[in-house]
Amino acid sequence: MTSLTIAEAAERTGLTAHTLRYYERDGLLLHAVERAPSGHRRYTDDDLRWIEMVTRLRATGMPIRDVRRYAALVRDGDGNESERLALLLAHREVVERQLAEVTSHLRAIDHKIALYENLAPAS
Amino acid sequence: MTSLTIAEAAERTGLTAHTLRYYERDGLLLHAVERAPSGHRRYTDDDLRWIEMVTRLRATGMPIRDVRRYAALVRDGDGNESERLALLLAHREVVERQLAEVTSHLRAIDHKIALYENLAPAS
DNA sequence: CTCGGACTTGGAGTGCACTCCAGGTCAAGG
DNA sequence: CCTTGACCTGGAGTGCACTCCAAGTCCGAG
Repeated sequence: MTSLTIAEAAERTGLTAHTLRYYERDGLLLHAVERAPSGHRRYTDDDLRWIEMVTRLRATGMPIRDVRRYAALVRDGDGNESERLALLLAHREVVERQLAEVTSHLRAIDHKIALYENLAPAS
Repeated sequence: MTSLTIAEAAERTGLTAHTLRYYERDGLLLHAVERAPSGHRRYTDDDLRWIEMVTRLRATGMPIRDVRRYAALVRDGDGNESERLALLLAHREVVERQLAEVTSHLRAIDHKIALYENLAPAS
C-alpha cells in the first residue's frame, strides 16, 4: 500500500516508467526513490504526492530546470518558504498570461469557425 | 504600404526573419512570398493577415504539420470548407481541453501558494 | 570604387523533454 | 535448471520548432 513498483507508480501518475527514472536522475524528486533488496524502485505515497505536484507544474508549462530549482528549495527544508512562494507566484503570473493569450487567440479562431459554419450551414 | 521587407514583416508579426523564412520553406504560407528585383522578399498585407492566422494556430499549440495541412486546404481553394471547419473544430476541442486542464492545475498550485502565504503572512 | 548592412540560400546546430536501447540482474513458475 | 518478465544502468536517439552559419548578392552612402 505504501510501496509501489515503477510500473504501478507510472500508472498512478500518468507518466511512463522512463519519465519517472528521468525525473529522478534530473533532480526533480526530493530524494532518490527507495529500493527493494533487488534494487528495484519502491515508490511511497509521499513520492507520489510530490510527483503529482511536479506533474502540475510541468502541465502548466514550468520548465524542467525551474521544477528542479523548486525541488531543491523544498529539499533544503525550512527557512526558504518565501523563495518557494516567489517561485510559485512568478510561475502563476506566466500561466495566467498564457491562459489569457490562448483564450484570446481561441476567440479569434472561433470567429473563423463561425465564418465557415455560416458558409455551409446545411453541410 | 502593401510591401514590407522581411525585417518589417518580422516586427509586425512578432516572429523573427528566420522563422518567417522557415514557415515559407515548410509550406505554412499560402504561396511563396513575392520578390523585389533584388530577390528580397516583399510581404503584402494579405501575407501578414495569413501569417497572423498561422500565429494564432501556433500560439494555441497546433503543431506545424497541422498548420501545413490547413494551409494546403486553403491553398486548394473552394470546395473543402467542411474539411477546414473540421480541422479547426478538432483543434478547438484540443485547446479547450488544455485550457481546462491548465486551469485546474493552476487552482491546485494556487492552493499551495495560499499555504505558503498563510505560513508567513508578515514576510 | 569601396564599404556596410540587409538580404539570399542550403544545410547544420540547438534546446528541450523525453524515449529508447543494449546488456545485465533478479525472483518466481514449470 | 531454465525461462520469462519486470526491473536496472549509462548513454544514445528522437521529434519538434526553431535558430544559426557560411558564403554569397545587392544597393545606397561616402
